[in-house]
Amino acid sequence: MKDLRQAFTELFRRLEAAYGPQNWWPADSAFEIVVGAVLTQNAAWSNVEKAIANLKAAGVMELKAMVGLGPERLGQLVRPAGYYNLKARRLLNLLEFIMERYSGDLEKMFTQPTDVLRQQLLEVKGIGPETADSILLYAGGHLVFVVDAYTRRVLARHGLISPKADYHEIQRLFMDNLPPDTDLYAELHALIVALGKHHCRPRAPRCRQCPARGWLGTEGIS
DNA sequence: TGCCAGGCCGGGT
DNA sequence: ACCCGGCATGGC
Repeated sequence: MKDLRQAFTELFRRLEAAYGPQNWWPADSAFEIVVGAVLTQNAAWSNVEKAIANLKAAGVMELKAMVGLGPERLGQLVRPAGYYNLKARRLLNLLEFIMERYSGDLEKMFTQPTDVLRQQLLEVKGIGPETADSILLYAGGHLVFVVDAYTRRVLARHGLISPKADYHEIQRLFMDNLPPDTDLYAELHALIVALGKHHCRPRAPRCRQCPARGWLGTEGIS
């Protein structure tokens, strides 16, 4: 097996060549990324876009406006994203935390050390590791690699991890073997999602056109 | 028509 | 420490 650093570099090159720049996270502001990170939990992004459009149309894509909404009203606006009662509550939990701990100042929040802020975010009910890391990386520019279901499937399919490897194990695998570059982290995560959509969905057959085929020299996988 | 999408929580073993 | 059901909409 090749050196992991080489392997990740090669994976990145192949995906970049196959899919091109992904330009993540699509949003007009850091706040919109924070909101989108909650709304996209186990949801199709096309549905999240509808919810975001509703929020903008209602003029509440702004912290102080949104945090003043009741859960019912917010729920109706984010309804297309699915689990709308749950997500309205989770959003309010997060926004209330930002109001109380950082006086509603996102920039101040992101000046915290990465591990400190990450811990604080994880204490908010409804914010798990992927949501916290998405906020840290894409909204705050912190150096954390985002792991999602696609990431696990891609690595498992290529024999690099067990399918039941836990979040932090997978995250460490990337962070121990990639140069410390937030733009690289952002782009590689986005590219892995692009790969997953075409080739690594749960029931997708193994496929010879997979751009990651042969990655690590494990010819024949994926 | 059923399966799936850029998770997370809470309760039961 | 795991395992599982619940949460919900829209697109193919």
